[in-house]
Amino acid sequence: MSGETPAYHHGDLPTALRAATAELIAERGPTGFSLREVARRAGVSHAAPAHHFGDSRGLLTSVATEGFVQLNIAFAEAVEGLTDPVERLNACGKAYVSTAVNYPGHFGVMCADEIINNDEPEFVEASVGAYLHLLGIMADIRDALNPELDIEAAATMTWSAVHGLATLAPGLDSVAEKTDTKTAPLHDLIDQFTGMMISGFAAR
Amino acid sequence: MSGETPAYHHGDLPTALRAATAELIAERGPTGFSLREVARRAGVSHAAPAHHFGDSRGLLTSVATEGFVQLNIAFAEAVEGLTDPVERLNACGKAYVSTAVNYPGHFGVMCADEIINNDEPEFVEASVGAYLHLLGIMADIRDALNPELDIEAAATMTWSAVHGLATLAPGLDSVAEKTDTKTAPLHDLIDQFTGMMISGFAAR
DNA sequence: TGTACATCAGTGAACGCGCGTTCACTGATGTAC
DNA sequence: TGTACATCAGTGAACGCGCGTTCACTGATGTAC
Repeated sequence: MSGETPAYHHGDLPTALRAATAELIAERGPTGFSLREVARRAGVSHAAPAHHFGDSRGLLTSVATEGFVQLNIAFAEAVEGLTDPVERLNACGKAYVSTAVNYPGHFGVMCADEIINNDEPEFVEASVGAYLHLLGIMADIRDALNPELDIEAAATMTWSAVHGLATLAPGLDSVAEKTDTKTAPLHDLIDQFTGMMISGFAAR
Repeated sequence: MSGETPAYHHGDLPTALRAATAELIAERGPTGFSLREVARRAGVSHAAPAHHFGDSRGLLTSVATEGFVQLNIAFAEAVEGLTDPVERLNACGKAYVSTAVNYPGHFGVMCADEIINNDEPEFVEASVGAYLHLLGIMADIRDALNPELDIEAAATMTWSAVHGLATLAPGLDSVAEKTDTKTAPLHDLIDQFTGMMISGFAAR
């Protein structure tokens, strides 16, 4: 009656496969991904994924897209109720890093252009959407603080900076050990970071 | 008499293998790497690399190490003759991005902890050396501008920011196309970037 | 409510392939005397 | 200078393996009447 015996039909296999993929990549990096291992983890025959994603690039692209969708959700939640553009930028910076930390498997694949179909419409929509969100905030900052702000440059810099932080975050402790230094909590770094970016944008 | 017929002994196979590896990874990313393809490109039997690097992780680690060595050289050249710590930080930021852009294959592997032996002594020495170089500059900046500067945090932020810029640099144009925006030249971005970081460090 | 049939989701066997690693080998180089 | 021998660098055949993809299939679900 309950879910004791596994049903022939899975229920929501696409979701399960994306989850297994993200988990696998989080563990072993993109290099460690294989379609068969993903199927194994999802408890399903290795031919099953083809029914939903075509080939392995299709599955990876779907995971990358899900990552960007998740990022957009995180952005939306982060800015909710905030009117001050500076606060909104700060909140989005944190949301970005949090998303990267919470979804390391997705994050590892979102910018891996060699292994996904980065011209697939859904992927383009989600990834461009995230960028445009940031650009919108920058435009508000320009209007509020400094009419001469180059918002594309500012967006690129902010994205890069936060992306770097998100990328290196997992390794920070290991470097700290080797050099006998202590690392500040990630949250504080982001605060300082966006603080500096913003005074930089305002100053010009 | 000249190098018409390929000699049985290569001359400097380790170097040739590292070069082939970097080229391959630059083309196809870490996912596209294979020992046999590297041997093929170096014009050598696929069993040859084992004599010099043991296994494929050994080769990749060697490439990553070479990348950090190259980075240290670039740092040293960049700061040559510069006494002002602010100028030195700026120069190193540019050197970092330049190295990433000039050695994309090396760069793609330097932080890929899952596929290299990141506790190999030579690798540790080179990578930690680069970090300590940055930390040294930060200490100078602290002494010159702001005695309360948290140099570890500052170094982490700077490294992250520049790393993000270096990582995303190749993709910037593609995003710009999709969103119909123009991108500022990379060099200008770095200038604005380090400028902001430094005023941020000085301000506190 | 019941039956027939189409559609959909997952199976498991089969394929061919490129891979990393091993191993006995051979060709070239360097060194001892 | 010449010879013997050790060492080193690269070969090519062989191995077993996990992979992605394909294909005819079967089990489950949904729908028309």
